[in-house]
Amino acid sequence: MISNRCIYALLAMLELSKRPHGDPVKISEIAREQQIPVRFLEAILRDLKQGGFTTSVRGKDGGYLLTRDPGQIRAGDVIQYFEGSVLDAEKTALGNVQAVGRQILTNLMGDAANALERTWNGKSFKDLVDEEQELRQKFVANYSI
Amino acid sequence: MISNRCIYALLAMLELSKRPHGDPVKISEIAREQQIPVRFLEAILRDLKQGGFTTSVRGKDGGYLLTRDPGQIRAGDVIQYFEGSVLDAEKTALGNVQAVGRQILTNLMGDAANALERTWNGKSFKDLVDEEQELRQKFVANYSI
DNA sequence: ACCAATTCCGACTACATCTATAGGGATAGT
DNA sequence: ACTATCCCTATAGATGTAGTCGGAATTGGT
Repeated sequence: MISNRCIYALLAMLELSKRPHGDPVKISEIAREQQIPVRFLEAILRDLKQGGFTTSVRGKDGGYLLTRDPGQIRAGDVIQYFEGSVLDAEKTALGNVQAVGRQILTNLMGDAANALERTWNGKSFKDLVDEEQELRQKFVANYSI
Repeated sequence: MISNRCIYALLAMLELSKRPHGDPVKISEIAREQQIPVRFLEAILRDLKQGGFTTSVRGKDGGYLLTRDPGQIRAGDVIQYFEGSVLDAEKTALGNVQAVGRQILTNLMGDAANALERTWNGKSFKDLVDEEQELRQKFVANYSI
């Protein structure tokens, strides 16, 4: 499973990606926009900072900003940071014993992990913002018919 | 993450798949062969039975058997049964609120889930047993040079 | 110098899940 | 009856997750 913490992190990154680059965004603003518990988001944004995804400005008119262009941050980077290597065989019973029988399952998990990473490394936050824009337009189109 | 329970279930299925079809295998035997705690395995094999993957014979000379041919059971079937829909967006914060912004992430998770299922639905237990056989031969070949 | 807005820090509670075990019951072959 | 085996329920302990709390540090405005 993927933790809420990570989901919220992705939503926060998405929100930051929509904003003009270089303009600090307040925690409370992100929380309101993305409907995330403020106090929780506070901790998460600090994690994102720790991970090098964001920087922050303290004091009045402070807030958070991306360190890189949304086109150069992949969803997978954030997920990897928050969840570590999902499906890592080493973290399961497969890691303890080495036997040919277990190697097979370790390989299977490896294949699955690769498939995952290929999926979400293929999307930058710019891609996601663009998709959202498209979707929003489709929605409006349907609604106004 | 994938639980040990599920890993053990896969190993047990793998062990059963190696045996001649129709011949009950004792819990203790599977446990020894695959190095799984017996009491834990006991519960897991019952789960597998509940899931329709195995049947059992009670009493002396009893044990567990597969209900279907190894070629017709996919790794994904077992994983699905034990873990439910991995990466199901509904089980996260994405499920609670419907907003266009969240739809994007829901889609991303959906893509990832599909990639996963494609991977481990592509392998039957027969495939896995065959792979193990191959690997074992390679190992012997290397070792005897 | 003060105040208000904001990020930062560490601890903390409540809750759920997972691993693994334990004790004893039911069943079947001999 | 005896023994080997599966079957059922409960449970202890460890771990992880979600989300909160109180207050400290920083910055800008007046």
